[in-house]
Amino acid sequence: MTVAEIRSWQSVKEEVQRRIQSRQWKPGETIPGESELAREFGCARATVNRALRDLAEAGLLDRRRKAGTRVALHPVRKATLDIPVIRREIEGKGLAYGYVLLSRDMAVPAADIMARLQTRPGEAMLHLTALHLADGRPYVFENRWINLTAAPAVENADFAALSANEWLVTNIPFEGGDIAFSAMTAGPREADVLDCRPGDGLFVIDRTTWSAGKTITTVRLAFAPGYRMHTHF
Amino acid sequence: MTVAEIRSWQSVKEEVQRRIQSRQWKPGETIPGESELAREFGCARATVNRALRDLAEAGLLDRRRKAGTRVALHPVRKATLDIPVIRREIEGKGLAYGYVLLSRDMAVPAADIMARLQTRPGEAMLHLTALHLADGRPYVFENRWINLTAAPAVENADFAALSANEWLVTNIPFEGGDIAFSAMTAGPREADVLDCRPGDGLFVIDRTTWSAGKTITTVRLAFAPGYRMHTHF
DNA sequence: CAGTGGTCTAGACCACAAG
DNA sequence: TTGTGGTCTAGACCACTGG
Repeated sequence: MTVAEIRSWQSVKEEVQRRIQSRQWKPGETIPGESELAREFGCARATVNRALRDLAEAGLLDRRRKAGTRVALHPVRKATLDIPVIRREIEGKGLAYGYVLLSRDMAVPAADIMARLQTRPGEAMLHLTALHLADGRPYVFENRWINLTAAPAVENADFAALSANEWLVTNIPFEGGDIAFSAMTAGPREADVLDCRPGDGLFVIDRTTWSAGKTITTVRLAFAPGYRMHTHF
Repeated sequence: MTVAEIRSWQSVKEEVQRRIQSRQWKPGETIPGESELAREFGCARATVNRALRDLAEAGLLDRRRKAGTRVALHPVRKATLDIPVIRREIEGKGLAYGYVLLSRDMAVPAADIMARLQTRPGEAMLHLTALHLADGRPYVFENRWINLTAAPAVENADFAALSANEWLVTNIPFEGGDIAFSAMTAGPREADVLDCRPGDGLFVIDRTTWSAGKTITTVRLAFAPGYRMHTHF
């Protein structure tokens, strides 16, 4: 006897997943073509396509024209991370959000920052440091450089009340960016600001965003000890 | 005059993105319905649907039946991370992979580990520690617990040559898992194994995988200083 | 209850790459 | 060259949810 009714693309997806897990279709093996599966499941090829495309995006299948669809040999799992505005991340946890602007000045950034911002050597940029608080306790230390050439309106923004994070998101449209996750050792500065001890390991996010070919801002977020970024696959 | 030719779902996606970026459609605003856009672009509604669905997944749009499609107020950017097998990650960087099994024993895990593995109190689990090397230098320290109830075959596996990471991926089908990223401060043990100094900040990945309702394994990966996990959006 | 997105279909053509 | 996935269409019905 055959399986019950497989009509929706989600049920096709589940059935295919089941066959992969049960090793009915083994890693590296080519599975039947879309048309054949459509016939077997009694649905349209587009439905099968939608399901298989989904599994390919998840890393479970490798698909190539003419070559067909294979079960991934090394299932490179894809995990999607949500990168919300910090205020919303904190409020989403049910905590009270707080924000303090620590410094604001124009300065010529260090070489590595200049490289990330792709600016001319010696060009001064807007430099901000700030602290985000959750229930009054230090949550993350923000160290940001903003390219005024790409976002001139920033000069008139008042970052005392609204964080640059939020101001930029709502005022400067951006296309894309890079993110890197790493760790650093807290120095005196971070220890002081984040109310931890020098030498503590801190979780760090470096993010650079751009639009229309211009780099807008680059920021380093150093989180207080205990911070965890969580997701699943 | 109107835009050139918009036929593919990708060009629809680009055009919609353009209108969002140019603030022609502002954050929070409801954009025209699928049918109307299909008419405007001269394509089928399914094509528009594919484009808008893609943008909604990326976090740029909020879509709800009956309510319509709105430009996201707070664009929660989604970044997808690739989680490859460590050997492949290292080899992918063009470095020589090395692996050393440091310890293997049966033990009763600490309370937090037991909670993650969802096992009975006092039940012994397989405990492994290992070091992965890149070009002969310490790359990541692996501290793993395996639930023998969920994967009895593990007992006969020889982890001296093949890492548990790889053995499990190829031998135990798993459905999903949780991942958490954080930082820790290197203690004497980590400093010794990773050839760094105690007090160094280390990037940490905690991962727990399960299948068929059973938790299979939980692992903590502590990376040597300097490690960065990179992605983009 | 009515409008919008979500999905499915049957068929067609296209684009890429393996043999 | 030719088979396989990638995409588009026109139309239909469904499902959720706002008013």
